Amino acid sequence: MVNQREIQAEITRENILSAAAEEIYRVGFQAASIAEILKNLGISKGALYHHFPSKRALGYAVVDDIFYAATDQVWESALNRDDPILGLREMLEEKADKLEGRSLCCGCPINNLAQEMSPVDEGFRLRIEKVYANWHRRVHNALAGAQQRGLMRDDVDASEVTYFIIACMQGATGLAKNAQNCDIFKAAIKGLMMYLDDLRKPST
Amino acid sequence: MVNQREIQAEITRENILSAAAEEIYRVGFQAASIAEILKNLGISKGALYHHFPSKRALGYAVVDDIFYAATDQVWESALNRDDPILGLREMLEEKADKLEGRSLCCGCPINNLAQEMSPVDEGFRLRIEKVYANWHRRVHNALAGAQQRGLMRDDVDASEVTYFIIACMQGATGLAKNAQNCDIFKAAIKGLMMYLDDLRKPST
DNA sequence: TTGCAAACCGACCGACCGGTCTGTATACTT
DNA sequence: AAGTATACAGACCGGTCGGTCGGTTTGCAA
Repeated sequence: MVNQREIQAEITRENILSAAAEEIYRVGFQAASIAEILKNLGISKGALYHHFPSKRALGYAVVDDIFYAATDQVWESALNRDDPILGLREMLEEKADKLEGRSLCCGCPINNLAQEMSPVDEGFRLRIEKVYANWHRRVHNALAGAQQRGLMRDDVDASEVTYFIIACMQGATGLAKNAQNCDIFKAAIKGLMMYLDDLRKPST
Repeated sequence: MVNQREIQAEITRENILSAAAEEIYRVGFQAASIAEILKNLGISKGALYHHFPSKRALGYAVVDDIFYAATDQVWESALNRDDPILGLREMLEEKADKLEGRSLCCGCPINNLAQEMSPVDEGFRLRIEKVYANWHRRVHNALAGAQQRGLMRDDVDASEVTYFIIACMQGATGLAKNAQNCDIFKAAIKGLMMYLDDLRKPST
């Protein structure tokens, strides 16, 4: 990464990755067309296969380099609050308002890929599992911290609560995506809100 | 449906439908191969295209005739109880125990198809929406009945609760599918159990 | 300045895709 | 018994797929 040439090559690689991520997000991995990606980028097939040995390897790199990083940031600000439960609540409300266009009708990239590829390709499954593990770890840490600080009931398992929250989010996003109607998301998420409120009250 | 020939034709049609449903469940619609379906059935391409004008029409028929009917029955016994909330609880526990093999690693057929096809093909989306609408209607009716009978808090909207329950189920199934670990399902579903219990207590 | 390898181009490949079409066997009508 | 339409068989079609490979450009080291 010192030469002008290596820098340009890296830019090309990143362009391919983001174009591939886009295409995979739109139509899924199996239906994603190499030719379509190349057409959108205006580069040749040789360029792509210079950077990636196969379509599968490209897909793996998209998960590792794009999707992992993307999901790594979304919840950051919500969880870094003094009260992470309140942070989650506000994030959900904001998300419900902003759910439109692509994020509404295409849903969550990592969920899409998980549903499509995890039964079919172990490599994908393991990489997606890493993304989920990281996601779970972040939320779990925040909730465990909240428990320690007395902001959350301690008669519940923070790890299980985390799985539950993630599942609700994914499920609600999926329902709204199919209905192409963000009101469905709002309706489903109200239950999660109620649950979160219930987590706040001490169990005494 | 009176002739021997028409009866045989109907059998063939149903065989094609179930084989197609199987293949679609395994790898998704777009990746489902007509040739693979034919190979599994041991029939010719002419037979398939005699009964269905196109792959897409076959997919539509699978949703209408197979998936709709399948989801139509699963929740039936749980909701027909005197106390549907209790019925849901027990169904969830049973489901958590029986989640293995195909239903674990392939998840929910209708959710898979929804995530894959609803952004890509409006015909699929509308048909899947019908399945969800039917599902929602059944649960909603049961919960509204429970509210009338005083078995459930009436300060919550039964329709929204229904969306929430469905979303949780789908999300938990999806998480477990990716992890190929039914413990994840159990962990996530505990939150839903707690929520259901919370629905039982009157809000006074 | 020259040699060279990295970066990229694009024609080409075989495999497989969904779909068509002609042929045929036969249950049913008349 | 003859005729016919239905149900199915399977060779074949154009197109697209992921992937390959020889050729060309070009930044850079020697």
